[in-house]
Amino acid sequence: MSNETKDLNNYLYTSSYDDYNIDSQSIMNLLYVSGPSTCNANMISPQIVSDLHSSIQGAYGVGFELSPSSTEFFNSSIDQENDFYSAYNYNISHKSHEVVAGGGAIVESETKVSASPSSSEADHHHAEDSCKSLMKREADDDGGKDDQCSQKVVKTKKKEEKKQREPRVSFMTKTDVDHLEDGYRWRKYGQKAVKNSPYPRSYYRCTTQKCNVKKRVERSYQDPTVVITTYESQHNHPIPTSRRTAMFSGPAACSYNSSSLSPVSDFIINTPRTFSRDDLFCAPYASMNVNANYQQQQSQEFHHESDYELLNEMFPSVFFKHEP
DNA sequence: CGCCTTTGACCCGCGC
DNA sequence: GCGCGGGTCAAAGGCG
Repeated sequence: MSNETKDLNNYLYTSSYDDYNIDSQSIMNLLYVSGPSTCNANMISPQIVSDLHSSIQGAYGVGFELSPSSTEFFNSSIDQENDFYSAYNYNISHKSHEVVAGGGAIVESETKVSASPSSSEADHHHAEDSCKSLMKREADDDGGKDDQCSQKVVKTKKKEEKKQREPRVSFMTKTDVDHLEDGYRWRKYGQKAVKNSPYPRSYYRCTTQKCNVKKRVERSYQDPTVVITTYESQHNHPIPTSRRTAMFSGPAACSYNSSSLSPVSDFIINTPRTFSRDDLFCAPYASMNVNANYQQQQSQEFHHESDYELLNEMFPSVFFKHEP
C-alpha cells in the first residue's frame, strides 16, 4: 500500500438495505464499527462489503479496482423502520481459499440482517420487469374488459412483488470520483435531481446481457466528499476480464455458509487465490474480533506458510489474540 | 460503428 | 384527483 493511498482520507460505510430508498441522513448515522484503517477504499473495501452482502444474499460479488484512496471501514445493517443500525464484527479465519467473516456485534445490539440467500433474485427482477412491460403493453393496447381484469391481477402481483424488493447494499466512500470503478461495465440510464440535494443521483445498469444488477450513485449533500453507491441485485456473471485488474482475476461469487449461520450470521467469502495483500488488510483490520478457533485453525488451514506470515505481518497482534 | 452519456418525457406510487 | 418525487425509457449526440 502506498503512502499516497494512505494519505487520502476516505471513508467507507456499508449497510444492507431492506428499505427501498436511500436515506443519506440515516447512512450518515451509521455506527462506527471499526477503528480507522488505511486501506484501499475504492478497491477492496467495496469488495469486502459486497462479499459480505453476497454472503447474506447468497451470492453477490463486486470487485473494485484500484484508485488512490484509503478507507475507514464501516459495516452495518439497517433496521428498516427505525433507522436502527447494528454492527457486524468482522471475524476472519482462513480456510483454504475462504475468508470467514463471522458475526458478533460490537455494540449492544442484535445484528439485524435479513439473510435471504434467495437464488431467484434475478428472477424476481425479471418478473418485475416483465410485469412492467406487460402493464405497459396493456396500456398501449387500448384495453378492454379483459385488460381491466388482467390489470387488476397484474397490479396485485406487482404489489406482492414490491414487498419482495431486491435487497440492496450500499456504502459511502469519501472520494472525489463520482463513479467508482468496480470492474464491471455499467451503462448510465438515468440521472435525477435529488430532493434537498444539489447533487444528482445517477442510475447505472450492468451492461452484461441478462444481468439485472443496477447501481445508484449519488453524492451526499451533507458531506459532498462522500459518494453513496447502492447496488441492487446480483451479478450472474464474472467480472469482465478486460476491465478487471489482475488482483481480482478470480471469481467474484460468494457462498453462503448456512451451516454456520449464527444469530448474528456467519459468512463465507470465497476469495480468489490472488487475493491481494490489501484485501486481507482492509477487511479484518476494520473491526478486529477474532474467531476463537482461529489460532488453532491457522496452522492447519494455511496451505502456505507465507500466508500466515503475511497475515501476521499485516494484522496487529491484537487481532490474533485468543478470546476467552 | 459500437458503446456510452445526456436529458426530457413518461410511468408509478404515495401522501394530502 | 392532484402534485410530488423516485425510477426508467429512449432518442440524440459524443467519443474512441
